[in-house]
This record gives sequence, structure tokens and C-alpha cells, in this order.
Amino acid sequence: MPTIPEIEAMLRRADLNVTRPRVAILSAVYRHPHADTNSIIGAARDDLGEVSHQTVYDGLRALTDAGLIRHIQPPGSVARYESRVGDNHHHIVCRSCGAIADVDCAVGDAPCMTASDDHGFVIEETEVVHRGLCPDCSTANVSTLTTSP
Amino acid sequence: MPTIPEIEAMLRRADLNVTRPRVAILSAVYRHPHADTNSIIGAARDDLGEVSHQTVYDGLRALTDAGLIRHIQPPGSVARYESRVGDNHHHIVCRSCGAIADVDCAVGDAPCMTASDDHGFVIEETEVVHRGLCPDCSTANVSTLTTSP
DNA sequence: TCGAAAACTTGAATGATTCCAGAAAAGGGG
DNA sequence: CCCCTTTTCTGGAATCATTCAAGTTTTCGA
Repeated sequence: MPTIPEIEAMLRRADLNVTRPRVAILSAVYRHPHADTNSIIGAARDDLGEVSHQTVYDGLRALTDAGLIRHIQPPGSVARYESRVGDNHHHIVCRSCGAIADVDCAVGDAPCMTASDDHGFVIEETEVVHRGLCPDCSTANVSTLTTSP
Repeated sequence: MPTIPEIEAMLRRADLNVTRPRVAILSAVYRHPHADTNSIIGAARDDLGEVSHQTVYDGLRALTDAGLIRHIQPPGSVARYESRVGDNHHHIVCRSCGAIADVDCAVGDAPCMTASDDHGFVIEETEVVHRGLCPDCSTANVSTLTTSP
């Protein structure tokens, strides 16, 4: 969890002006992994009192373009952001409650980056999304099944 | 490419009523791989003359729930549908023009289905999306770079 | 053929994201 | 330290895929 000065240094290193909204946004993404835009807007407002949603959208875009955060778009969900970048990890999304967890692939560092036939495409990035049920929802389903008349 | 009677049989086998809109929708998905909803609405109207967009949305949902087609949601794109189901193939999306191609993974039948730590999740499905540049866009970029002043 | 269940139509609502134009603030050169 | 250019922020309105709702029509098994 980076401190405020560390966050400011990250912004400078990425050639981005250091502004209070950006610091709040980047800090919020670190503190709320996989948060959607609305949660980040809320977290930023907790820090700053007032920020327009447009500023948060712009800030998220700038941070994403700079590679400081990562933009993910789980199926059936709005855009989400996370601070883990550059370590080739993937995600598992609960199809019942939408919870998201990080997973590392079992097969080496760059799994599934090799397509058997790439059709001439230049592959730059690969995203793996697992879907299923989180622990809470799978147990909830079991109890529902066993207790329903 | 299934014939109309074959499509009707597929609908019956899936316990779905056979209606003209559904036949047109399923046929359109077969004829236009990776088409978005708008294209499918257009193709269905070519067949039927008039269909409401709501009917197409409903039909696509019914066909997806029945497992006859597959719903994919590429990052930065609207929903798309395809007729290849149940064969564990993945997709590559061009980040420049949005073109989509099918790819089979090089590593066995169920690649990357094994997470190193599943956090207690029950994994039901895994989607792999590669991003990069299609042949046209990558060569276009090269020529842009070499011809720009 | 008949009636219940499923599907279709029309029209409006929702909601995340983007566009726009003007005001304010950051950082570098003098 | 101050001015100027660039970047950022604000507030509001627009866009557009998708969904909701209510009423009518079609399908299909009995």
C-alpha cells in the first residue's frame, strides 16, 4: 500500500502532473481492488469532498494509459480498475454476486499467450477470465437447495 | 452452415418454440460470425422485413440460455454472438479495427482452466481473449510509420 | 380445434460513458 | 518570482446499448 508521497512519485515518474484528484484516484484504486468507477468516485469524494465524475473518468483514463493501473471489463459488469499491473495475473468472477478475485495461472509465466494459429494477428496482450461461483454464493446455493421445500 | 429445417430442428431439440424471428436470428448468427447485436438485427430484417429490436434481444437471450449460441463481450466493444459452442476456443481482438478471429489454444484441450489458487471459487467456465493488431492494421501501421514525413 | 403458455410489438426508461466549452491550475522559461 | 502555454477540472447535456412494461399475437400440445 503506497503512501501519498510514493503515489506522487509514481505520477511524476509517469510524466503526469500531480493533482489532488489523481492522487486520490490512484490511492482509491490501491485501497479498493477491482472497484468499479462509481466506488472510485465515492472513495475520491471521501478524500477530497468534491470531484466531478468527469474528472474521475479522465483521471482513470490517464492512469490507465500511463500503465499505473489496469482497466478490466468483466462480462456482465461495468468497468473496473486494479493496481496490480505487469505481472500477468488473471481474474475469476462470481456469476452470482459479481465478486472478483485475482488468480495466477498454473502453467508458467505467460500462459495461453501462444495461440496455435494466430491468423496473422500480432498478439500484444492476453486476458483470462474464469467464471463461476464464489465461496459464499456456492455455499448459499447448496443451503438453498437443501432447505427449499 | 445449417439449412432452415436443420435450424428448426435445433430449436425443437432445445425446447424452444419455432418462430420466424428465432429462425432468422439463429441463421444470422451462423452466417455472420462474431456479429454484434445491430448487425444481427439488420440481417434478421433482411430475412423477415420487420422485427423489433426487442424481439432480437429476447431471441438472442433465449438462444444463449439454451446453449445454441455463445455470447461474448470483447473489451471496448458491444456484445457479440457466435455459433461455435462447446469446443473451448478463444478469441483475438484487433485493438485498432475491432476485428475478431477464432483461435484454438496451443496447450491441450482445456488450457488455463487450472488456476494455481482458486480462492475457493467453483470455476465453471474460462474465457481467453488475446488483444493485438490484425494483419491489415499491423501492415497499415507500418506503412504509416514509413511514409509519414 | 382450443386454450394456456410462450413470444412479439411498441414505446419509454435506465445508466454507464463520452462530448463539449469555458474556467482554473500546474510547470517551465525568463 | 512571475507570465505563458499546456494540461486539467467543472457542469451539463448527449449518446447509445440494453432493459423494462403492458398489451397483443402466435405457437403447440391436448
